[in-house]
Amino acid sequence: MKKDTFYITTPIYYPSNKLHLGNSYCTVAADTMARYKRLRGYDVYFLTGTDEHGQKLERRAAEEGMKPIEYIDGIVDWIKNLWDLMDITHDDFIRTTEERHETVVQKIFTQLYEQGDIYLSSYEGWYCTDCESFWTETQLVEGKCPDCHRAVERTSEDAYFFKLSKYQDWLLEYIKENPEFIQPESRANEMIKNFIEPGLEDLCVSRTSFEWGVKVPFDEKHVVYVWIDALSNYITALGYGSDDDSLYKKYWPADIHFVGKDIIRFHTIIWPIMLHALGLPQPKQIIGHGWLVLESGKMSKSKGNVVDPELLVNRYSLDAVRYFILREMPFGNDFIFSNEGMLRRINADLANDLGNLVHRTIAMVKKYFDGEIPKSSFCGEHEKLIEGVYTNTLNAYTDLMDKMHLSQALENIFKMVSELNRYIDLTTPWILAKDEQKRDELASCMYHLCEGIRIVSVMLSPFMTSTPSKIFGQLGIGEEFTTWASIESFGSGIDGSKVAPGQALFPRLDIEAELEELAPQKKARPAKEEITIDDFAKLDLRTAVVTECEKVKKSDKLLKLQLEVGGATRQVVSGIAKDYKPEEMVGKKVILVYNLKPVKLRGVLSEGMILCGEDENGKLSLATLYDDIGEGCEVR
RNA sequence: CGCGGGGUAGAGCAGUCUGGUAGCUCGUCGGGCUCAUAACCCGGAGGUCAUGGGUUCAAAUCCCUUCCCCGCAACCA
Repeated sequence: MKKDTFYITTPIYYPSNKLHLGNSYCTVAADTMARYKRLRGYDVYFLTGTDEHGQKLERRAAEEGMKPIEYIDGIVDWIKNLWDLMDITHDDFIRTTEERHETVVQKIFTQLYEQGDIYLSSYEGWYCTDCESFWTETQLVEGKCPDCHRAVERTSEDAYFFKLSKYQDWLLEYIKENPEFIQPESRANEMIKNFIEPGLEDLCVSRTSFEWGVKVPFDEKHVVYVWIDALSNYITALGYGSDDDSLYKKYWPADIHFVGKDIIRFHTIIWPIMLHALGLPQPKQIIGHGWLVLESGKMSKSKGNVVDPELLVNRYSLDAVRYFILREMPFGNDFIFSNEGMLRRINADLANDLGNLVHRTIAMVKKYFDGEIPKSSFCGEHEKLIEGVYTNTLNAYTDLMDKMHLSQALENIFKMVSELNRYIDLTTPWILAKDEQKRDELASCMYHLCEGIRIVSVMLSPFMTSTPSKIFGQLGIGEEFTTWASIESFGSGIDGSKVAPGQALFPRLDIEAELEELAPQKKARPAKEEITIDDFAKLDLRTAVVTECEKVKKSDKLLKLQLEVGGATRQVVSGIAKDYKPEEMVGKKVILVYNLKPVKLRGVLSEGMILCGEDENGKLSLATLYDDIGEGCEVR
């Protein structure tokens, strides 16, 4: 019998930096879904990979004095190791620099061009000859170069465009007719309201300003610009357009593209239109997940507030980390990560509820039945209750997993764990054990506990990669009791199995102590390039006092300051409005960079810069001198 | 008036579409139990559901006002 297929993808990550826990979430969630579908008997194909082109990588590599591919190879190896560490079971890892991808991207591009969906036009903009840079209309300040404030000229760069506009009516209708297509639903509304209904603009799909990319085959000056290149990975990885497209035929259309909310726009507008233009079927569903953010804001390398997944996995075990992020991330929304939240969750759910349940059950089977799971036909009200809980949990689990509501599925599993713990208190086996008459009741209790734990473990197996098998080992049951079929009814017949008490599955953590261990994660930032005293001497720093201060209009960060600098006055625009009010600035003694090239910010002239310290959360503190020595003094 | 998300117990959230006793987890307090990883079980305290107004027999939920937070955009010399 031919199995149903299930094709799921993650985004392809941009290897300009190492990945953080937020990226890991996305891949772990997709992995969980892939494991679940395999458990359910599907023929699963799970794809992940890296998006390796573009100017940013070209530049980064150059900064490191490397060829792009050398630089990228290093990061990609690191990413692959991370996925190994996280036990990711992808079937393929596509890199957009691979030939199998590049040649097909060229074919796709050519086809779209030949059928008239891609056309050559020009990318209009403003060019500043002094700065040698392009600016868009909105970047200009009072119609002039935002950098040097000189006049700019209208110029254009040749570029190919993809006719999104031609297909917008089709797309709008398609999205409306397929409410499952974009999940969560709110995202579909957002896309329609913000982008499709106002009208799609044709998309610039080539660049001539850099080289690191797939060459446009019929016009080698051009490089394919991000979207046609990156999005295609979902089909090029399956061999679409190649000599062997058997995987494509088998698995396309994808069942789920699992992506972050930041790129859902591209996956629900550009990608469907591309496929439609190519005459290919649409993916069944695109799910946009939220971000894992920190109290201090979005996780980002530049803020230095990333959470390192390796550190957490090594310290608390992979299953604990997988469980935590999958349990806490709500479907489609952001989730605020904190170390304390994680530690509490691990203790409460994994150590106390699940780990301890397994431990106490195994211990009782050992003690009361010499380690052999007993058989019993006794079925009292508590047993009926447990069997009812089982039925409800399995139904809820199946329903939620099919919708990829992973967090809620886990919630239901752990409700069942709780019920099993409660069942022990209701039946009080330690009292039953004292009464030889109640032997059968005690046996039934042990059996229901072991069977319940077994079922919980099978349901957990997509989420956790080693704990379920540890539990199966402790229960001493064979593989036939770890399948989906084996949990489709309660009472699989695991009696007679010999339990094997083992280590605590999740040792209880000392939260206070762990928080202290995790806290000094803060690393000293690497030093910038060394300078000489002569370099430093180029700076002209002077003391100054603020005489007037007001907010810059239509800006929420900028203040306009008038400074008295000992005989001279200066106007400075500074991005400190979040931390300092205009009125409190007047009279403040500050340190001014006196010889900084003037610029206009938000159209207001700024002739210098005042010094501030900034903490990791972006909070600013003005630099000032310890004693008052008047204005205009040199600072060094 | 740039776009969007959000303000519900000490913390984190569900409930809002489809009005009808305000719920979950953690923490906290009290009790129980002893099979167990100071764990497990039961119970209590704690919320004018941001604000003001409107619709309704009835509003956390529907409509409007205001305030605040967080992303994006603009921007931080």
